[in-house]
Amino acid sequence: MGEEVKIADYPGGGADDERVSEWELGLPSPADLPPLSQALIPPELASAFSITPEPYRTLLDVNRASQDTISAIRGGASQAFSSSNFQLDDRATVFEPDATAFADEELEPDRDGSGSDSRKLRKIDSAAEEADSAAPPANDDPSARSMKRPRLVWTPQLHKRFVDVVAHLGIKNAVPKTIMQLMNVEGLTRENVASHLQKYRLYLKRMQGLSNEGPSSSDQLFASTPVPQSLHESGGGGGSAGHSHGNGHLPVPIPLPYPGPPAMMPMPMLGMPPMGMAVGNHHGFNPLAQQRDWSGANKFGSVVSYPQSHSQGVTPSDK
DNA sequence: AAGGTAATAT
DNA sequence: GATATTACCT
Repeated sequence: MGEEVKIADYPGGGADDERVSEWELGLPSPADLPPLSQALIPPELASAFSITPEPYRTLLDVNRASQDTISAIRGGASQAFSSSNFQLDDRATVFEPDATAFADEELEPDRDGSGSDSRKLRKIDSAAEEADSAAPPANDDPSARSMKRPRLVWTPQLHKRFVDVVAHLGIKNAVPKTIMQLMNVEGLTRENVASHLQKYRLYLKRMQGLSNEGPSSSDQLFASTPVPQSLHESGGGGGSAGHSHGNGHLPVPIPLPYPGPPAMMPMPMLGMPPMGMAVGNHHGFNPLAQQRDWSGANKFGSVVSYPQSHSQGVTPSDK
């Protein structure tokens, strides 16, 4: 029963080495900030406008949001995307949730003390996150409700993130829910992760059997991700605590830091001619916008045309 | 409710 | 046929 959510230190939280003092110049001091648990809108006002009070943000939420913000700041560069997917069947529209980072991203908490001298462009990520705890009683957005969500496409980036999280969690704690939370990919459901996890496990099993053979010709996705060797076991969340690995892996919680040293990883996709699937989805950093729609109109060229009104003001004001 | 696995759908 | 979703059971 000792399930306890621990918060690992993240840049700006516990360790000051990553702190950039310049950024804090114009910012209000912590004392000036209202408590997180304090509602910004008075109850009366909220009820008057039928605004459903958002559940309290936990420290974990803040943590995740911070990470996103940081990652967003570090690379404010955007990228050009070409979307070319259109599978307007009955219920299948390819799309992609947002995964942070684009090219390189290696979770290596412990590394040689080499100064990070080069920076790579990173993608922008959003910060707002849903923190639903209780089921919506009777008041829910009638617009984006009960719609079949499009088929999730596990891009290499997404998968990478998945693998990283799983690796850092340890095979024991790598359960769908936790993975989902740590991945911090908006729109990603537990089911999505569970499904992928299922496949991933099968893949690992298959690989162990043939420890001498390279990745099968199939499994393009899995093959692209070097299976971390940290997939063994690691107690922690369950009960016993306190094993320090001399390794560079974090014991229990996963901060998913963004590394400085760019690790160029070769991505041999030989024998794969122009694959016309350039996926990439991003929306500008807009903390105010409530995203939760991603159901009807996509940000892609392909849109699931619904005869109904596509309300919900999620402005995909991409730029 | 959440995890795991098998079946089913695309 | 691969890959993701859904159903089912635990």
